[in-house]
Amino acid sequence: MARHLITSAIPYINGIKHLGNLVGSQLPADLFARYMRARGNEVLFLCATDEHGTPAELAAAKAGKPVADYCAEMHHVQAEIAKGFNLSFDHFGRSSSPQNHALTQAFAGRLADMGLIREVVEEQVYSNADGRFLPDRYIEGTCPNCGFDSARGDQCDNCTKQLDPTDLIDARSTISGSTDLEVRETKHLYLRQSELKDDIATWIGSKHDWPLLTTSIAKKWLTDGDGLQDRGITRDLDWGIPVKKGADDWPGMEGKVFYVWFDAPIEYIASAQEWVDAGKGTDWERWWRTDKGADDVTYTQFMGKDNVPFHTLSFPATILGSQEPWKLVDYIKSFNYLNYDGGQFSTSRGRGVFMDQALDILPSDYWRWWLLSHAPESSDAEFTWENFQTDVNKDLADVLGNFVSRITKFCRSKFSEAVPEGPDYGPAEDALIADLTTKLAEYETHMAAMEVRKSAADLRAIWVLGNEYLQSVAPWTTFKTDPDQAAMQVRMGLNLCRLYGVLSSPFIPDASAEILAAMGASDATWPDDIASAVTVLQAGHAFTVPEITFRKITDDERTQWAEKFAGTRD
RNA sequence: GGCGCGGUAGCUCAGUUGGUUAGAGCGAUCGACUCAUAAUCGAUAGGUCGGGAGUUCAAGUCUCCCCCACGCCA
Repeated sequence: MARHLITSAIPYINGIKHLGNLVGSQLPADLFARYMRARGNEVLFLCATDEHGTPAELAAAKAGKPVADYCAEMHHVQAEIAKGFNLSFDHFGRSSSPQNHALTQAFAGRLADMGLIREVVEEQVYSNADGRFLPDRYIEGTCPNCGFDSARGDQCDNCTKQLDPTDLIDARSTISGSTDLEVRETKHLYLRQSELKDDIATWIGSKHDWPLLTTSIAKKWLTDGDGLQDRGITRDLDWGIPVKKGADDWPGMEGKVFYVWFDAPIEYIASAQEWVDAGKGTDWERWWRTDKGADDVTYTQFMGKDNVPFHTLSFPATILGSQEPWKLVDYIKSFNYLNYDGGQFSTSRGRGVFMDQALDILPSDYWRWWLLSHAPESSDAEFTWENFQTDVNKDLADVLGNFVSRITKFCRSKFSEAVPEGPDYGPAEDALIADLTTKLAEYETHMAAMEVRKSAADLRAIWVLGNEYLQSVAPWTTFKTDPDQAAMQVRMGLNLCRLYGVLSSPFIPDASAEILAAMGASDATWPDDIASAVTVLQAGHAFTVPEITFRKITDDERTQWAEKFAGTRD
């Protein structure tokens, strides 16, 4: 039994995430966590909401609520939706937690002690009307280069020229529209990532088995231009973790907070502390401190490609720079983007399906299956309603659902709602067992390697073997001449249902539970060998014919949904 | 503009260190079966592997150039 620490990239607090976000981190992380638990490993699966920063403040203001209240509400909303998708977090924390405050301040203090923090006085734009410093992207004005009137403070979207906010003509705040802006000097702390460049490069260079997507992004940042740059870790904001050096005040940094990119990944650790403080665990250090039992932990992170730099460079810089025995990530599984019907999902334009909407129209297993079996592993992937409909109907309703339906109903009509007797398994059954054994081994190999799409294809192939078997032995024909033989064939079919309930649970936990319940199966442990796994349900064991496990998506629904989610959500 | 990931059957995608007739699922066509959610099973058709040049006995797989899509950065 091994120990696996698993984290999913933490979703930002301001709103409900879309299916592309879901399949990029939380869902595959859940698949892996469920599989590892099923195989008897000890698993700690953590996630959280990322709550600090300007977007959260603005979203709260728009909602007319104090930012702390807004975040608390949105955290609750996201937690409930996560439950709706059966995301099996051991804890779903908050980056605004007291634990993360203390831990982030402790890391900053430690990094300062190690000489890895430097103070920088820089000029930033202050908006008198808004009463705040404005991040570059919240400043707009006329481009001095091309005259475009909506150039942003960091770049002109029209001519792509890189800009400084002070370059803009008639600069204004995009928050209030005010032009009453001024440049003020402000002091910030920078993490000297450049000092850690070689350490990080060596570490990344040792990871030969990581996805190409992960290492190529990391190496690009390490080698591009002058290499890894120092990065500001503080901001002039109200909402965030106050800048402190451990428990002590940080002279000259009063009223400032840590920059969200610095405190967010530290929440991975803090979430484990929250897990303990919530009474759900007893010892977080044996997961995170290599000097306190975490040296045998395998740590795997899941994330979309946009998050790779933070996990391959920034967070490791924090960990390595501390020179404290924190657990470093062992494997980073990164994903490309899921596109929606020929374009991008768009949060601002409401284009595509968002997590709450998805659950409103179909049970989570439909989404889990489709998204995981089309996970954007090697390149960007494409969601279309046509594909979703045909794939879900074929895989879930026809191949799996109908298998359970046909065998249970046949048994009920020819025998009873109990496993029939019959002779021992014969050559056809031995052949089936051999095929299942081969396929299961492939499934397990791909699951352990986090090859999500291939795992889904393997699982589907295992379902198909059941239909092939029934088709070839044809118990409905056998029954006419040799009811006893038919009974044995049905017994095998019913045992396959139970087996499928067990093997499918990482992908489709609800349907798996329904199947297992219908089969009256108390044993849901992962099979050591197929031969014994298909004898678990013995003659006389009662079962019930389940309701339709997966209904089909109709053409009407498909066209209706395609229209509904085409854009502009209110 | 620089860089990155891609461009393989109608669709969604696999193709290990270059090596016999390029694979899967869906869709299509034909057939079998009738227990089942008009489900299932089998068979067949369908690709000059984005374009061009090169290296090699041999290239989807390596090198160079170009085109297209997407993304990141400046």
